[in-house]
Amino acid sequence: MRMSQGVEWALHTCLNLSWLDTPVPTDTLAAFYELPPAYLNKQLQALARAGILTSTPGPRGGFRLGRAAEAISLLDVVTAIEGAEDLFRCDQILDKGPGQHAGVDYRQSCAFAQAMRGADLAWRRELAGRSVADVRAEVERAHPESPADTRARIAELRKGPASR
Amino acid sequence: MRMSQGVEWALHTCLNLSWLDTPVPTDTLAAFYELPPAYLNKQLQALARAGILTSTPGPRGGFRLGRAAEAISLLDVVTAIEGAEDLFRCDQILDKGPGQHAGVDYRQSCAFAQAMRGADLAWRRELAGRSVADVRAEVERAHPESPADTRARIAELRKGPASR
DNA sequence: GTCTCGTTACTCGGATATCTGGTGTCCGAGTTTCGAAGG
DNA sequence: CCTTCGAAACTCGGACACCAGATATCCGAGTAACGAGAC
Repeated sequence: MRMSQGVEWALHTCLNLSWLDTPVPTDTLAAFYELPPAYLNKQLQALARAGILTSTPGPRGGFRLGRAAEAISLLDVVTAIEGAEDLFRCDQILDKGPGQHAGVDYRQSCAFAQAMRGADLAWRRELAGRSVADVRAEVERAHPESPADTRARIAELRKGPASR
Repeated sequence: MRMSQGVEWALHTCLNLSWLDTPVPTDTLAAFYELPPAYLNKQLQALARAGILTSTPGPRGGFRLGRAAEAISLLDVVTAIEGAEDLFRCDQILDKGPGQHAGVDYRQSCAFAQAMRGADLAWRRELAGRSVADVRAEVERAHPESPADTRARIAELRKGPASR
């Protein structure tokens, strides 16, 4: 049940993009963390479909943040990558058990499903309460050099790394 | 990232067993919800390894609750089936980014990992706060006939169903 | 009638196939850029 | 010098292989129950 690693890639990439103002191509973003470019591109496409990123084709194109970092919650990113389905899936096996089942939706009435849904909502509430901007603020407080370092590294990777 | 359906099977099976006092074999428990017997057995083995169930071999054997229903939380069941790993996995891709990484454990220091861990804990706290006994009480209030129905159905399935 | 013992049947438990979804890769469609040619 | 046009290079986007984990199954090890036989 572990989460796709694409979530980690997406979160850090969004943070990096929040320090930049120009579009950055997939290859550059992938080289930043030595990730497989084509697969990262797949994840970024999902973010773009969710409106978190905006993509521009052609030379000098790439991805940039689709809206302010304050308006991007961790839940938005998780949902974009993993989908909006609940963690617990209720296949309504009670249908096969004893008792009457006249059109009952056990996803709503089953006590287990309700409890699991409650835990699910608690998880989502936590994720919705933290934005990429919040995390950015924490990072900048702990490591003030991060924005400049990131911008420098991106610029270096853009024009072809000399150390290769 | 959806949860294994074995969790749903395990929860309902634990509830049913809480209404019984004698061991019930896998085949009977599987027939109750028309589940694949061998695969359900695999899940029950996991519960037994976690101490939630106790298994007794031989004739008149089977599975019974390993401890009181009040002492079995939903988190216990989920952990037994899905494992104790966090929902969010941090592969520490920051190691490949700019800056110094002298033996830093990003699972602890990365702001994203911290936030995700917080949401994870909120989820687990909710699950740990509900026991199988709590759910049993809700079910008995809404459907007082459930315990008797379950016992009757189990007894019927035990000695070979006549309706087959 | 009671005890002993062997057989039997039943149960769990782990080792073994199959299949869906996550992982990884590739090539084509579209667009911007740049430069050259013409006015 | 300015405008126009065309070719080229770059980027995203979705379609195509590959692999791990979940799903599903089977058979053997071990054990309790039961019945027959002896005392």
